[in-house]
Amino acid sequence: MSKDARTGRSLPTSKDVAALAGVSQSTVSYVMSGKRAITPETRQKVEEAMRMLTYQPNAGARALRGARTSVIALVVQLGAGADTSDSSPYIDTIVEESRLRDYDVVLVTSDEGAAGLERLARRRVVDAFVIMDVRTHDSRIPAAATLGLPVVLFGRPADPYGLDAVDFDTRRAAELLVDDLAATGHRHVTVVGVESEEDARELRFISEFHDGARDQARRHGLGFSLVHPARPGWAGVELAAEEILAHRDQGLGVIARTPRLVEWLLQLTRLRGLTVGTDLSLVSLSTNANATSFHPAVTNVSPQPKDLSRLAMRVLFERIDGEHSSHRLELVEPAGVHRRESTAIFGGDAS
Amino acid sequence: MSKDARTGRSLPTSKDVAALAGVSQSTVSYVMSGKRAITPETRQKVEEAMRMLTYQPNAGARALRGARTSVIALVVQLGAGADTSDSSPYIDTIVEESRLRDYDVVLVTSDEGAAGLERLARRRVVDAFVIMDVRTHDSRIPAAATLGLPVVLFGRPADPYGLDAVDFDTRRAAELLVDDLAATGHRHVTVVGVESEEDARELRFISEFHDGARDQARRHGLGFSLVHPARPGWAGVELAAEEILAHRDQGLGVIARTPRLVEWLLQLTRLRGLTVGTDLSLVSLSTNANATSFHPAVTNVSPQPKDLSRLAMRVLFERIDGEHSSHRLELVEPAGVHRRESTAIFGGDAS
DNA sequence: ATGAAAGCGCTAACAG
DNA sequence: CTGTTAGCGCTTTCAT
Repeated sequence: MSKDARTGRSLPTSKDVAALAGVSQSTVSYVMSGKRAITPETRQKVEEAMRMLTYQPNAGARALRGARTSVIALVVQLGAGADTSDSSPYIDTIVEESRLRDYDVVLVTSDEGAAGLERLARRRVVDAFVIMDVRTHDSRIPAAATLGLPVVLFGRPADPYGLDAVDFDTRRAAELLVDDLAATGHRHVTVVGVESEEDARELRFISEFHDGARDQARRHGLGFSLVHPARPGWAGVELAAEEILAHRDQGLGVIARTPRLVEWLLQLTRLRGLTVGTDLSLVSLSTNANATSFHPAVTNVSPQPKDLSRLAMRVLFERIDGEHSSHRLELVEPAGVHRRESTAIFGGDAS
Repeated sequence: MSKDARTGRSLPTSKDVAALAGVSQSTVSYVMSGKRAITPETRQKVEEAMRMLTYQPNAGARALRGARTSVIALVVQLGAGADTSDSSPYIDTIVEESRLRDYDVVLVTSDEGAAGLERLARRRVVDAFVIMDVRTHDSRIPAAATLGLPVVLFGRPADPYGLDAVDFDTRRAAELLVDDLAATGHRHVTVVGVESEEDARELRFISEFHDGARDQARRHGLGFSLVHPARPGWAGVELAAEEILAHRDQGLGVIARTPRLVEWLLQLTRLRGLTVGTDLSLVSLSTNANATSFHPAVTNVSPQPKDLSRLAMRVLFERIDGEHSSHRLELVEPAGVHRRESTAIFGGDAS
């Protein structure tokens, strides 16, 4: 057995298993991989030996010899600059789905940039990449495309360089929210945008959300405003208060794209003495859990983080398993609007 | 050069570098490790060759041959069940500090449990473990202790089994918050606890926070209540409203341990027509960024996620580098109270 | 100051 | 159906 470098303790190898089971090392390997027929008896003996020794195959040796490392890289923006929506349900699901296929996940923070991707690929640390927070013009995309490894993008770059991408259909989500406001008799829709002009351009799920709302409001013949706060956080919402609430006497529905924004808008309306769900409506793109944690509970379309991550991993593992095809873009469609207390009924049919 | 399994493209090896530089493979290795003297000229040639080929050493081969994998495991609770405070600044810093030492980080979700740790250790995927969300009685601790690898815990188990641990001194944080309430003339302190009786017992940073506040209130001769909501989320706060606001006419200071709770308490006071910062105070354990995103800005002690993570990694890498010592417990001390608009002055000295 | 060679633990031909 | 063998790419003696 090999000596553990630090502790002097030793970990069993497949050779040890073979010796204990009275078979050759290759038989042990084939028992694990299932790549050739093994008589039940030998299989039994080998599996018993493995259990006795609590054997686990050395990952480095496998990676060196075999074709895969069984590790994928997850590139994500954790610190500052991340869009407000919480990335942990996405990450959680990505890890979960990876483990189902016996893959581990290494975490790469976005600020390592393209160099980080190259390092991981060239050192053969990973077999594939999941890149989150993809921007319309993102220098990591061309870099990732030259690595020759499977990649899946969360988001839609202007040029995907042939890489697979998944995204949530925020345009459709916005349409559904506007439809529901129209159905409940609202006459004006106001979307609260983002303080960063750059984000609004560079993050497709943001621009599509805005465009979807605008177009759908037009189709329904509703008034429409898109208000971009001039500053981040609560301060920006406060400064933009007049604009946001401008049409409050005309059957106003305010659309918030993130849970943070919902909080601030609830705060704002309370300060102004307005009652959400009566005087005006507040609807949002947020998970059901988030939507119901507010007071009042806020009408929402869920971005379905779990579904999106599952889809991404399905696409990625199909590539890893060698399925050949050209660039795919798969969108998760919203499941529907959950109408809650925050929606006022302005005399329209309340279907 | 070895052929890339998927693409047929090949990655350069140290042998290729050696050939191009006109030296032996071992010289290339020694140039990288610096473990023996090399003449400037050979070093130049080798480094030039590496650059030409954009050579990067194969991680699997290194791990197989050498003593370390250069990967650490980060065990964290991402999905449900996580305490409300956002773990991303911690994770971000852990990754950052690891990269500084040329280590990568694999993510393990807590629900893989002790088995996940064993797998990673026995397969030699990782050299060490960072375990977050450690509970007082946590089955992963004894399991981790038998792995024979360096481990650092975020949190304080009843029995650390000799493993190193770090934590933020929430007791001291609570004391500072109470001190500041006392200094501003408050007569009663109410801490809003957690809905889960189990969390209050099993998470030391919660129980210590509560105990610290209670003890310090006693020392200052202030009234004290610890209110445990009966339900999670806003609903729990709403149900406990009367208890929380019971002493509102006696110079009440409410202490919230998390940003979520701050939101809900601001919501509650607004609904009751109370003005935070005038009628009563609201103070919190939350980052400065969070504290100032509220309206009004909320007095806070920061849990210093970055400092705690840095400390943890310093402790861990000292172990990895073979430093020998017995169990260490290192606490990050709060930097002080940031008094903000949410603190009312009740005639005491407003130092 | 440098090279030659052995071998880490595994998988996949190639034999039987 | 199973065993023997040759490396994967690197680090590290052991020589010089």
